[in-house]
Amino acid sequence: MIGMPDIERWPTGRLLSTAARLAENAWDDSLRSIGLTHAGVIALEVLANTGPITQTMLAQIVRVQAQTMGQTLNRLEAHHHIGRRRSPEDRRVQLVSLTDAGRDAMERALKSEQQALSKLPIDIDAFRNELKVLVRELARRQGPAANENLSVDRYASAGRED
Amino acid sequence: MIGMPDIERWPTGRLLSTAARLAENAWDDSLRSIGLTHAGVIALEVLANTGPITQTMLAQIVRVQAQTMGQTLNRLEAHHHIGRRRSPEDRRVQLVSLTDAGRDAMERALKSEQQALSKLPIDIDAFRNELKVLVRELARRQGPAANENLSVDRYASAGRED
DNA sequence: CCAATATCGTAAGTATGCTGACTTTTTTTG
DNA sequence: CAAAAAAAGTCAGCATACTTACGATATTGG
Repeated sequence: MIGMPDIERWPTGRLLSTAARLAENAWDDSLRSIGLTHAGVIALEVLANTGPITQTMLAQIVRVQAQTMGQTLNRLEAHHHIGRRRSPEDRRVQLVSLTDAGRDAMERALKSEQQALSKLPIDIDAFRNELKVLVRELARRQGPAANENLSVDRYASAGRED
Repeated sequence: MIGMPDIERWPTGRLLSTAARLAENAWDDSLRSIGLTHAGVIALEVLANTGPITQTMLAQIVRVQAQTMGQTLNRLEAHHHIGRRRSPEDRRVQLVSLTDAGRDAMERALKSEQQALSKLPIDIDAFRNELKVLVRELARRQGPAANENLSVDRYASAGRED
């Protein structure tokens, strides 16, 4: 019974896909006790850095389609991790904001992620660098997205009275 | 409009998830003209290396659940890229085999993947090494899977030629 | 001013993955 | 041998993501 599957010869696409899926599974396992999923954590984390923001903006920052973000937000809202309210200035818009419970859950999630990663026998910094290059390059080709730091200007000032 | 989103501070889980998703999107774009998806290519590629094999085995090798593999195979079968037949020896089993059209499509898919990857400004070998470590480690934790080379013994006798 | 146009969000349908429950068939065991 | 356990696949339901299409609400331009 030979030891290893022939991972050496896997195409790189299969390697990347499999790595991401296994990592997401492990991540979701540890998140389950907090009541979150990986998609939710990412949305909350962006929200914590931007303040209240529209769904469309949030989707562009996370680089998913607006519809996908809508579903993720539906679940986060059902768990009271976020709130939505119509903008008085533009009634097409829903401003999404983090609740206290959401901020709490997010912080626990990020903490547990770091713990999990620190146990992996890889050079995290080098690995992150390669991923960053890959994301930047692939994102560039699919058309640039919103800026995570600035894109909030237009909406964030309007509604910070919760 | 400042240049880059704050990718430096992304949690590693978000980096890996996003990289994989963007890569899969790009991959699927190039696969669309061949009539395949990334999941289909992976299944076909394994099938080409093992010869006829059961769905359960295939799922273990690819490291997805048997149900997931079943769906992928449904689509591949609908496009005549694979064939299924009941084993006469064990009627629970469906032996999955590559059709000529499937082998053809797979070869074109692998070729186009290599071309796409060669254009990326990263050190593919180093990157692959980190992914391999990650896959092996995460796979080990979730319980070892089938061996891609050997697990075929019992079923492959019908169509083995590599 | 009102009709095009653009923007924000939602809905429907599909693909990929997961879990849990089920049927059919084989194997094990009392 | 019959009952129980195990194994292979499928079905149903959910989560994440994509595409295409649509409704509601601005904005713009004739």
